[in-house]
Amino acid sequence: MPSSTSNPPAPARRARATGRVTLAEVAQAAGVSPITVSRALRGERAVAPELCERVHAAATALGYVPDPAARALASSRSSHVAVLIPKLSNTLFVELLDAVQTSLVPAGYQTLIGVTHYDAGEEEAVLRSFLAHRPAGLIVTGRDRSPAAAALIEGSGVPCVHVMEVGAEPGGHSVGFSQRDAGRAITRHLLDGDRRHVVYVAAQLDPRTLERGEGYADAMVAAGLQDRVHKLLSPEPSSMALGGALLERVLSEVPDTDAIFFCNDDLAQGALLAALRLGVAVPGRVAVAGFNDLPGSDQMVPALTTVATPRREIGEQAAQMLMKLMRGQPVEQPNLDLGFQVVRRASA
Amino acid sequence: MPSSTSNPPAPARRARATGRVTLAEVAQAAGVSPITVSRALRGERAVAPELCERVHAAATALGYVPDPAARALASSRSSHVAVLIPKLSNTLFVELLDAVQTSLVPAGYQTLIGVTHYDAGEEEAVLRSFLAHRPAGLIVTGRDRSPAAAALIEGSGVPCVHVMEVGAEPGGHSVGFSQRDAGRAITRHLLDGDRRHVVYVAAQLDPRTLERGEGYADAMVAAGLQDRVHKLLSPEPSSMALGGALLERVLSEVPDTDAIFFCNDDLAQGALLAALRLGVAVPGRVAVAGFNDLPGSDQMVPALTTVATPRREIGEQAAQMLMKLMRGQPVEQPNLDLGFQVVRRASA
DNA sequence: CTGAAAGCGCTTACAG
DNA sequence: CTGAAAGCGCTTACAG
Repeated sequence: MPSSTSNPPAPARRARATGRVTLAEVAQAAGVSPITVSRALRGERAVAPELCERVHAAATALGYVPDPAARALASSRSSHVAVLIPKLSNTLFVELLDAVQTSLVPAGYQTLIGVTHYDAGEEEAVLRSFLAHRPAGLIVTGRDRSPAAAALIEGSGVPCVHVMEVGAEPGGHSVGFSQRDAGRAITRHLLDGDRRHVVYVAAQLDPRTLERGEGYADAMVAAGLQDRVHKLLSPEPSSMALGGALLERVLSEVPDTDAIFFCNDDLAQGALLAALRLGVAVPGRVAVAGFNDLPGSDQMVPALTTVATPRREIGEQAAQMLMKLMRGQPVEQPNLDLGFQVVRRASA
Repeated sequence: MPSSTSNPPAPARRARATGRVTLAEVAQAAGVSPITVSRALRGERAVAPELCERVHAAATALGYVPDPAARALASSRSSHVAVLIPKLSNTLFVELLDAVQTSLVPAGYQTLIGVTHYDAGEEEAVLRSFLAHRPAGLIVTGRDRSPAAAALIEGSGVPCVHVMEVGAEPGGHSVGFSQRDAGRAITRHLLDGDRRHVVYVAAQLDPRTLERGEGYADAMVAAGLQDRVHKLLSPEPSSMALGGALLERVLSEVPDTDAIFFCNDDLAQGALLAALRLGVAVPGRVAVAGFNDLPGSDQMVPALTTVATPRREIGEQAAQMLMKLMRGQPVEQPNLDLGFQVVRRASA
């Protein structure tokens, strides 16, 4: 029974100590006040170098670890950064997440993952629950969301960076690349290879997929092929098996097709394997191009021509930008375009 | 200068309100004390049905959302569950994570992801930082870790479930399957197909990979082929490209090889594609088997024979078990073996 | 079954 | 540059 004063028969106090070393103990050991410890450890405001040293020494000696919950409660801001992605089954988003995490964790932030399943309602629910945790920052996929979700973000006042697309939304922050330009570029590559009957095949019709389709149409029109614009859009989730099925469908429904631009590499990989099974020569009979340059695309037979997208760099840069926002530092380039790269391999 | 008594001309109070609806406001609205609200909302201890209803009505009307930070501070237990996995680049772990998350989020828990990169030091560091967040629970991959890491878990008193392997460690909790039995089963399948020169090829030599190798050796010995036990172990990270390279190496170094058991489907998929490029007939010249049944294995040419592992069920069951532990409920089966399935396809 | 008091471990807002 | 006081929003531990 610890006593708060030094009177001998101290009354029994309600003990609720958690056993962890507290700021107060560090302060006592260093011979300063708790606030000074708080400031010295956070490196905030000027603290006399000498005191600063003493505090750090005491903290290290005692093995002090700040309590995130206490911090969050007192400052009304946690060390969490919530990251919203559509799906964990798409390698693209996992790599993005990995990059964000790798950048944020060493800086003392914890990543909270929210999976929205491409669903506006789920996104709202996830956002609502995350916002209750008073995150220090937010990273969300894309610019397109329900008004309610947008209002939640806006109203929370939590710094937010949008990833995967670029767009100069006033006051907004984003890191990505132009999906439309990328769709145009890979289509142009197919046209440059003297293909004329190019079909765009897409699944999981999110806004980015549709933008790539716009780019495809741009390129077709620019080549005078406006009459040949042909999009096969499937709302199903993307998969290799679906890619194979869609290849078959295109070849039977539009037999004169001589090139296909798949909106994602998993579809394209599936198409390549189906072509192998069916004896369809690629690129002889039909050229195939994908998007994203996912793992395995370089191993396909033939190797898949695709667009390499910088999701790791996007994750890193978004994390850097967000850290500046969270610290109240200025961001010189609020809409960062990281570009893309057409990767010419054997399939197209 | 705030007054602690009720003297009329109240001095301006230091405002630090965060704008959120608090428990106290709900209590006032419902005409009960804050503790009653707390109890009614958590469903803990008996609260008169009538009061309970009034509280819920008031909470809903005001749009009350409990503050996780305040909760964590007061109860010294957060709503976080930390999940430690080796790598995000392995689909296996992402699916595990997805399943855990899907089970835990609806119950009000937040998942914190820790990536250890198969490194004991990183695991310790991640554990240390997570434990500071006072997680309600822990899910870790495998049973094998540094004594320091094990001590951190043990000493924290945080409920912990080990996944992917099974083993009756006294007092421990686990959900998984026998990696060794699975390795034995797929090898036996190859032997049943009249293969005799079966080689085990592995990369990213974690404990589970090595156990599969033990199972392989078991089966070889049981078939009287102890002289033919041949393992090619590469410490490199697993990838499709590596699988192709290892296939070439095996065929040139051990030309009489008639079957290969790859420790993971990504290696096996890469090997299958390399075989296609090299003109090596599968299964004619060499049979190929993988492990895990990852996405795409069923699409390969030929389709990959492999072992389907129940990582989603493992994730779900681990989450269920952990929730029981976190609530102090009894767990009837502390070491859950979910088994595996040999999937016979065309490659072996 | 209900509540008044204290406290979790920090930081904010003032003051000097 | 440093600190005493108050408070963030909950829950624990007692008491009735």
